[in-house]
Amino acid sequence: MDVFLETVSALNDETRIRLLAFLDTHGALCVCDLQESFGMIQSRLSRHLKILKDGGFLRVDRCGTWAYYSIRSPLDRFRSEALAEIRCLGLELPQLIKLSQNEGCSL
Amino acid sequence: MDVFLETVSALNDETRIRLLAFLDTHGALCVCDLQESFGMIQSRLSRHLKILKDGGFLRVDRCGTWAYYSIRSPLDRFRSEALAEIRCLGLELPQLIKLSQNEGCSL
DNA sequence: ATAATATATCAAGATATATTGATATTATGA
DNA sequence: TCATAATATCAATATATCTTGATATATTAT
Repeated sequence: MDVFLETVSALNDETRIRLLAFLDTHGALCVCDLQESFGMIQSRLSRHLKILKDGGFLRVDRCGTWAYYSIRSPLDRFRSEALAEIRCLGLELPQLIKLSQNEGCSL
Repeated sequence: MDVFLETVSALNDETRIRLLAFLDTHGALCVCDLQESFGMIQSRLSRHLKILKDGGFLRVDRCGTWAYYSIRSPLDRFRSEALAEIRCLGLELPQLIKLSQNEGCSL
């Protein structure tokens, strides 16, 4: 029950749905790129990304000080069905603004 | 987005998950039976059932003063995958206590 | 070592959701 | 009609979640 509720409540926020859609489109991104693209302060994004990670939707790859978040793969049936629903929403998402250009980290 | 969020937030509550599992097991039940079985006051149940109905999970059949709630059929992919997850939780549910015995209404 | 950058976490206030008790509505039966 | 029963809705309070700004930690560059 607790795990299911953690998964569901991760989906229960518009910002997090947009983040999932954005990462689904653009692949792995660091917090600072998301911060720039979404125009949100860093603490807000960091919190939402943690909730999505704990909900089983995202993975994190650390590379120096950077934390790259991406859709976890494979997703189980429920989570991938949720992602499919999100794809069908046809959300208008912000332009990707990429500040980080780490040569050292290829993701 | 709004419809998806309404669906997700309907799932985002332990009481509603238990109600879905209970109705999934026992079929159509009226509010007073759920009230008796769950030991909850009527206004609380009525509110949760409305949220589940608005979220697309339940249908209501009225019969005199009784309102019979049941799992809507067919459910779309996301909602039926959610229900499948709920079935897999193996929740311990209360005993069904059936007060109503309407001969006039066969559901 | 110091400074700058990226990220995570915490505390406080703002917003949303849940619970309760009271009231309103509708249907049934005496 | 009047009383009773089933359900829905509302107002007030309690609880949970979100947002912000500040602070802490860790890495890289000078």
